[in-house]
Amino acid sequence: MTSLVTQLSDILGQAFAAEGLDTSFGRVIFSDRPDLAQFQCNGAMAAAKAAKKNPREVATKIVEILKGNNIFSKIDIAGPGFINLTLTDVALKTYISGLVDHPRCGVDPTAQGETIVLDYGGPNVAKPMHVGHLRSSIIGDSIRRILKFTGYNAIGDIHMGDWGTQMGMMISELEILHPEWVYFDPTYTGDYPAESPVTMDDLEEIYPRVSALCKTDEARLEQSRKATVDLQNKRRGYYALWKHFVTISLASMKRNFTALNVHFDLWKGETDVHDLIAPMVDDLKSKGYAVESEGAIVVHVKKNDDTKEFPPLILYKRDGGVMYGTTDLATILERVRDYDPVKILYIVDKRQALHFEQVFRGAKLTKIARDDVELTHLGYGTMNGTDGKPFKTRSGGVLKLEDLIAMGKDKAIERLDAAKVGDTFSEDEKANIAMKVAIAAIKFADLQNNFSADYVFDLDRMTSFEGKTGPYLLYQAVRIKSLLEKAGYKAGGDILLSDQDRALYLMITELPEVIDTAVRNYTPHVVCDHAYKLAQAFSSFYGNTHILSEENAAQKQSWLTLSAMVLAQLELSLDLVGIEIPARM
RNA sequence: GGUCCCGUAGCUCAACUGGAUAGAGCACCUGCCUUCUAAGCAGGGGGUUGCAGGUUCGAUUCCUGCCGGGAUCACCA
Repeated sequence: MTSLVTQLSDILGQAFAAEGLDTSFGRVIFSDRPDLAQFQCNGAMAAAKAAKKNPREVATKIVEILKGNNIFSKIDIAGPGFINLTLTDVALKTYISGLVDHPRCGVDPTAQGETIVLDYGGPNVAKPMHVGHLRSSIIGDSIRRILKFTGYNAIGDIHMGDWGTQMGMMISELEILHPEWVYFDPTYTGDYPAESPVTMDDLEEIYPRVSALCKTDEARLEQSRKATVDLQNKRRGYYALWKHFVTISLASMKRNFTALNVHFDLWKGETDVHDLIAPMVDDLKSKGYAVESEGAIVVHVKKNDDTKEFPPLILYKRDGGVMYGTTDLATILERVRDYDPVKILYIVDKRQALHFEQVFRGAKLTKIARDDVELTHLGYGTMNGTDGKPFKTRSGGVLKLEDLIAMGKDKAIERLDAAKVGDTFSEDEKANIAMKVAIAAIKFADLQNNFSADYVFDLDRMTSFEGKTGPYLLYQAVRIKSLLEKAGYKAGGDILLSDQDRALYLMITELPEVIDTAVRNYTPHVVCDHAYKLAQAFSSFYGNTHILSEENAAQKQSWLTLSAMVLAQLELSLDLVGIEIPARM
């Protein structure tokens, strides 16, 4: 179904056209001044400027045309030329009635199955997932959900960091600690053990230690680089050891992402494109794109009109190793070849903006990606602590993701116990509710902000569960479920509009535009914002209107229908940001 | 130093891409649980949108210059 403001925009657009003005001036939006009108059109002022006319005169002419349309109960001109519109209840009711059973809450798909690849998550093999992975994962997953709902073939790819220097650090360290291991015997030709000689805990201990060491010890770093190159050349023992790293890391990642309700369609990593790199670079060399520079093989991506320094994209380092720019370029090659996407979106820390600019330029320059393939880096802000500096735990370390989730869950259980709502629930259900509350709190705290700005990560605020939080939204949704259940609600009956519920009905009609904005700008926070406003408006209505004791049966049924519609929108909106609602709480 | 981003209530953030009276939450104050879940609701105080200019009927939004903060500037990811 066509959204309400689209219908109104069409009507206004025709009125502008009748005056010889562009139909786009007819764009109608929800009113900024609900006290004056339900909708407004600001086009008369812009049209007047373009046509060098008086804005109020233009508005007057438009209004004259609109007067012939009986869906408006009130049309007037305010200020310099705002056209304020209010619908008759009959017209509003007609639209709302079509919304009641609509499976998508009135939002039609706008895409036709075009493929979009989303690159988010990016956990590293052999390193624990920490809160730094949170933003990429939940923002990326939400954008994927929104795009998919809009009709795109949205493919989420986790793009694991499984092939970089950190692998060389780990392997070389194990070789120093355990030179006798069969993995390090170059003459060994048999099979390697099926069981990993190290655990995730071992890896978690080794990485930060060696990483720090390599920063000060040039020789040790050299050793790591060497091991990295050997691994990338698939030295048998190294490769077997690396396989173990991947296996044990995957188990840990899957635990975290399942808990977070973050989904990936592809579990690929840097390794998956390794075999594409050599042929790709050879090809680029033969075409003259890739050239030798200071011992490295690079693509010069500086453009003539650049005023600033623009470093080249390095494909092969002096030591023959590849860099993440190389794998990112090869990954574009692979994605174009396998999926032919119209867009590839990268949800990665904004500090990597220059890197992506280099890679994107390289991809376009070398025709690895056609000009019409949109390559976009959706760079999110740094996660800071309440002191404004990059987030650290009280002891100065990184907070592991699973610890964060566990903290949220404990807090939620505390809350359930305090409110005594969970007393009659089974332990399983309580744990399930606590988990959903914790994830809702974590996700909503992040996703309600525009992701491009830096984000202050405040554990205390996040787990307070009061005010504008995920748990508030769950609470409102669950209250509606409970209400409908108590009422034994069954769909049907007429929609009755009244002064106490009209605003809520109007808010329900906003969803298509909300989602459209979210899709156009890749901004899940507008969906969060709408869900919150809707929940708040419902809560206000709920507080002022006692539904179950309403004696007028038709009115009661109408309010229940309204409640059901609000619930459906909350469920949809929250699903689009990856938040699940429990049956009760 | 070059380039880019940011600066909105005490704090954390919005503001439909140039619109009307800049909105929420937290914190603070006042009410509301013998009627549908108080993780709630109703109300109150709190703003020269960093500063100074400019464009415009109209600027938090666009332009210029300052001030303050951050990021980044080829062999790490």
